[in-house]
Amino acid sequence: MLRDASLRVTRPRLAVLAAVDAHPHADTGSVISAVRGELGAVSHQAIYNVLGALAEAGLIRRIEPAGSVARYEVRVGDNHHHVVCRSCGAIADVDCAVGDAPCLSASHDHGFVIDEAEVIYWGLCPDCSASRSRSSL
Amino acid sequence: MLRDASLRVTRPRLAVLAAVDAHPHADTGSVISAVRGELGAVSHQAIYNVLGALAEAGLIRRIEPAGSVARYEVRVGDNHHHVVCRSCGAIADVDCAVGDAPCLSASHDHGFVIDEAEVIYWGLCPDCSASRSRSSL
DNA sequence: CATCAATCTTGAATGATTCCACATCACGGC
DNA sequence: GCCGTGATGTGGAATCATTCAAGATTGATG
Repeated sequence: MLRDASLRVTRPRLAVLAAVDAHPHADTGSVISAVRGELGAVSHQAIYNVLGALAEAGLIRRIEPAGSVARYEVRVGDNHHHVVCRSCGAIADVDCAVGDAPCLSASHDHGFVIDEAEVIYWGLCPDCSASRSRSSL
Repeated sequence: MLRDASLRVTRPRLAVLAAVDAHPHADTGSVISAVRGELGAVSHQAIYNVLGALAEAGLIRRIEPAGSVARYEVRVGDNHHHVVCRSCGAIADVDCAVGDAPCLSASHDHGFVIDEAEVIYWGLCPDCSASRSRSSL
């Protein structure tokens, strides 16, 4: 995969790919921890470089829900979206509700050349939802 | 408006409302400048407090496109979305493509209780789009 | 095996946002 | 109209994700 993207195959890169694959929606800090757990000392700068390079190469996808730090996932190219919990920040994948590229046709695009529609659903995850209704009894 | 939200009417709050109304999608820094231009010295903390309070009261809406700082707008309650320019960061409003709450029905919600669907269209604004095609000639 | 550019390391810098403790002001009651 | 009190604003330091910069390593090629 790395070679196909004309990226050198280095230990940090392999470890980052493995970490993101193993922990979907992991933030940068989690990736750093995971990579260090596997390789030992690795500079955070290296992780940032790798995440940036992989994201630019399209091998991973970067998501940044409001109020959260950057998160990464290996599931790319299928235009899926995310549900984010307002309370605990948990994230889950959501397939497109209306076919492959749902809202990709904006009603009035102001002359913009649109190439992607990103959808984030906001709400409460099962756990937080349960504790809310429990505490409101 | 402020009183209806049980918020005290202070000069900073009025100035912030006016600033956000006058500059749609303005970031915090712009709001601070605008408010100071009108009132003189105002602490940045006050602006943050006000923006947070107004957003929580639902008088303004906060948007945070990936790679951008927080931005605010007074247009609330109509579930509209945004187009963001990948090149210059320009933002424009976009009405819902498919009725009032388009993608609000996720195909599989993982048990989440969803209350809002936020859509961000990514692309190039007219200006950046023009300069891109020009430079690629 | 040698070479060179791509990549990693180290450590400092940036910048938006938040925390804290104290001063001040808006608003309901007298 | 004046007061008291709690909500707000002030000033300044602190946090923390992310980025910059310069020099040391290392992967890929011939």
